[in-house]
Amino acid sequence: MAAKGGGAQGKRLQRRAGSVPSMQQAGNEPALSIERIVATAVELLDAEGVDGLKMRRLADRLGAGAMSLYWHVDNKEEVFDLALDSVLEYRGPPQGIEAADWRGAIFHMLEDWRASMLSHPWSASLLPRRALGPNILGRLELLGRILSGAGVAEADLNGAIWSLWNYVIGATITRTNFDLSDDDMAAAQQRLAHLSEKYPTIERARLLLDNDWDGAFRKGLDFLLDGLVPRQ
Amino acid sequence: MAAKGGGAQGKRLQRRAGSVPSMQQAGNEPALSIERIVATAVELLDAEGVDGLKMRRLADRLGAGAMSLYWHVDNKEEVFDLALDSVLEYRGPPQGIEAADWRGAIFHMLEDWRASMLSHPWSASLLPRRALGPNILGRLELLGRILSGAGVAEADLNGAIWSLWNYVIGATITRTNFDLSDDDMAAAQQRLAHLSEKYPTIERARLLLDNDWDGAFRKGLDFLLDGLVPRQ
DNA sequence: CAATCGCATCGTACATTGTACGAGTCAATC
DNA sequence: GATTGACTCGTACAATGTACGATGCGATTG
Repeated sequence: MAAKGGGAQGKRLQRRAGSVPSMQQAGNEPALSIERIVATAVELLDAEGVDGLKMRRLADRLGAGAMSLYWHVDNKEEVFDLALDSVLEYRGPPQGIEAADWRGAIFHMLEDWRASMLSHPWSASLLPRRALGPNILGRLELLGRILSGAGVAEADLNGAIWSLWNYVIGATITRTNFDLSDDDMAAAQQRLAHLSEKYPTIERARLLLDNDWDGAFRKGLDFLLDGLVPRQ
Repeated sequence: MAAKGGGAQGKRLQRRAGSVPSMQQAGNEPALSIERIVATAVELLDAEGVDGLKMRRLADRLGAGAMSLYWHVDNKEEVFDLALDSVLEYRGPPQGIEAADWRGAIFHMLEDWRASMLSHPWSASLLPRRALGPNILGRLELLGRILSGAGVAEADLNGAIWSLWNYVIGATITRTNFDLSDDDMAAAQQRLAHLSEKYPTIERARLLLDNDWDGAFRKGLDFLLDGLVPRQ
């Protein structure tokens, strides 16, 4: 259900090299293209959230008719897939990091990953139902390469990759889930207070309110790495 | 957006103590109730997945009219919330575990959690957008209590709770995401093979295919716990 | 130049689905 | 018997994804 066919759909072959890239509306909108569609979808998702993405609205923003999108895209699902993956592109570590610093490299990539998703909160809620796009795969590949280079045995590699991935995914989803609505959160903690007898510990710890998410993320990541790739 | 009002909606007060619990259709369906609605919703979700839950279909299964549900429930969202939380009830550790064995207690609870979600795969994809129900809160409370008892400092408690929660959530979501469709997975790895030059590491590791999910889960959890609550 | 073709756009129409509204039923209470 | 309140449900509507077919336009071919 999650994975797409991925084969050739018969239409939408890459634009032939020689063809003219002109073709504009009488107005002045640039021509439709998957890139433009995806970019606009991301904008819309940022602005209106997952439920705000409607094909008609997306088309409006593009200055196109609703059905025009379907020449470039099979269905709405694919728009989600593409938007998600597009937001997860990784541009690599900054120059400051030396090649030998595998721990720094992993940290940077995973924190960047988390940051990317946090700045597009809808991405977290999409993740569970989406397939692996090239950017996600690229990150996994990079992760595997670094870990492998850091001395993780071949047999432990998959487990290590998934553990890290899991941790990042979970942390991000939780965070977006609880960050989106400060007032809602307060309301929830309010309800908790009302049930103090049932949840004294998390009530006392103000679990839903006081949280150094970033610090907790880094700390847990540290512990995981220590386990997966013992410091020499 | 995620949290519900939770106040009194004016209708749906708990059934008065003295009232008669009869009220059956001319047929023989037992009367509607939130419990029955939620239970049936879970059945439907198990059978048809997230997209398979339609109010009409749910009503059909209950032998009721579609609109009858709306007396017990505000909207479809609430059905999701209730179904999710209902699936996450925790019945506590088996008798075998002694009170002193905090590590065993945590392991049991978290593995049970993961198992519950895996046996209702839709729950993982719902989690990101749902509020905290009593059962989820109960688990968080228990987690906090155990960790606290195990010697985690008050200041580190929230971080520890969230790290564990994150890990479980992430592991579960990933797992359901990749488990649902063996053939899809094979297809994905196939596509990968085609792109061997781009993803040699994960291709070689057969990241998408060969995986001891359960083992990897336990291992990562071990490492996390070692960090969060050092073995004495 | 005319005919043809493939890419690309879009208007119309329809099926599906959540749910607002208000009428209807039945038992308990006054 | 009248009233009330808990509960059920049929009808209707708005929103939305998308199937289908018409249309335009540039390039190619005759």
